[in-house]
Amino acid sequence: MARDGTATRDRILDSAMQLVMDKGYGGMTVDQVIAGAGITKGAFFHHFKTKSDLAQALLERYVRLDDELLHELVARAEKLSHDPLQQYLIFVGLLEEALRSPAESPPGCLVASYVYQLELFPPDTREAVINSFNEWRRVLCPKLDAALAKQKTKLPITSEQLYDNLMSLFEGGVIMSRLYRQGATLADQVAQHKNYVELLFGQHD
Amino acid sequence: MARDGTATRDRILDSAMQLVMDKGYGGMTVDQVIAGAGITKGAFFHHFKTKSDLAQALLERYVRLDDELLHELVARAEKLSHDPLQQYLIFVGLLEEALRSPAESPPGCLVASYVYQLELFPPDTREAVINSFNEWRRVLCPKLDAALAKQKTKLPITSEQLYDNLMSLFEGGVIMSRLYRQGATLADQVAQHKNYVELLFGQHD
DNA sequence: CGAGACATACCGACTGGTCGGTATGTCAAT
DNA sequence: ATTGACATACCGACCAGTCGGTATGTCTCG
Repeated sequence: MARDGTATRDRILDSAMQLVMDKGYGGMTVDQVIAGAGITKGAFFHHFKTKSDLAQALLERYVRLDDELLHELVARAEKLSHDPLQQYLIFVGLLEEALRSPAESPPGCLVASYVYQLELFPPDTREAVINSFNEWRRVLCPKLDAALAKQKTKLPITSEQLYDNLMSLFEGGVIMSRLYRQGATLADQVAQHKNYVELLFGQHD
Repeated sequence: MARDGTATRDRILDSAMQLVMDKGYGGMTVDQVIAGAGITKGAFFHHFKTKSDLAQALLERYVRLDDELLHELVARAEKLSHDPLQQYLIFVGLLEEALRSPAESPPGCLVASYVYQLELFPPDTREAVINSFNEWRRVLCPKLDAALAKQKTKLPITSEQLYDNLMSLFEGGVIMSRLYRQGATLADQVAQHKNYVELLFGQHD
């Protein structure tokens, strides 16, 4: 191997990430990407065969970091309690904490952005996005199922609906946070999901 | 006036609406719009000065229909009860009902789509989007404030946070519904917001 | 050790096609 | 006859992607 190109590749991905968040994939040009990364067209097409190849790489990196965060928070929650409901509530609390910290990346979910432009991508992109959601589902629903089996809730509910509730609040919270430019809104909504689950399980009577 | 062009104008808007939902504004070309509307370039630029003029008209129409739905549902809810909390809960129930009906348009919120491409639009587009959200806030928060003044909730909460909860669940629910292609997810999440408010106000003890 | 063969990283001018937008004309209804 | 509602032909800018070439590193073998 010759010179190490990973730094350049990362800078391309960073530049593209910001542009996709601000303009969408269809509204972003590769000239803008290379300008943001401070490189040239030759370098870009050395690292990515096509623009849509970049889109796929961007999604892969995003999903990978997302999964890492998920598993890290779950592992921490599992160490803090053995009860599945408490593990779930602690996990949501840790997620809220992570979103509240100012160091966290500016609000914006690549997956949500792609969902509103799915026709620009090949069909397997949709599947990759679904798989990304399903990973969270695979990890979290068993906790909720265990809690539901152990205790009756105040209202009839399924683990899938509660999972969808968390995901909806997250994605919707991102939109609100982006629009109003205050990240606290997102963290507040994740906190309210915790409230909701606690109330359902009668933790505040 | 010569021939009536409003039908053509509406067909352009309809075609553009579908394209924006599938590809985003930046990923949509006016050639695609005119192909979908079955007209020519001359007709398009007769009705809209520029592509971004179309974007603005699209947003205006969307917000207008959105506001009409809001006020219709609120008026119906106000006729069904005099208690502010009940009015709010009935309103959310009517909204759920409207979203559950199959006649309702396929899931997709133009406002959310714009939020993920704000840099493609002039700054006043963001303000128009914010105003759209604030109209719902202006109508719904007083109901919640009246309810909060009358009765203590099980957990501390503000009307703004509850309003954000409804909006987040709506926008996030749209994303989930779009991705999984089942509209029930969206209606389910609106229903869960109702659950949450009811639990907060101790309606299930 | 050193030279040269080779692979990867990167550059920037160039290309074919598509983009948003315009110029000009025709037709229908008043 | 005039005006608004379209259609057709066309333009320059910009788009994604290509290509010939250079710079810089590693590996091999004498």
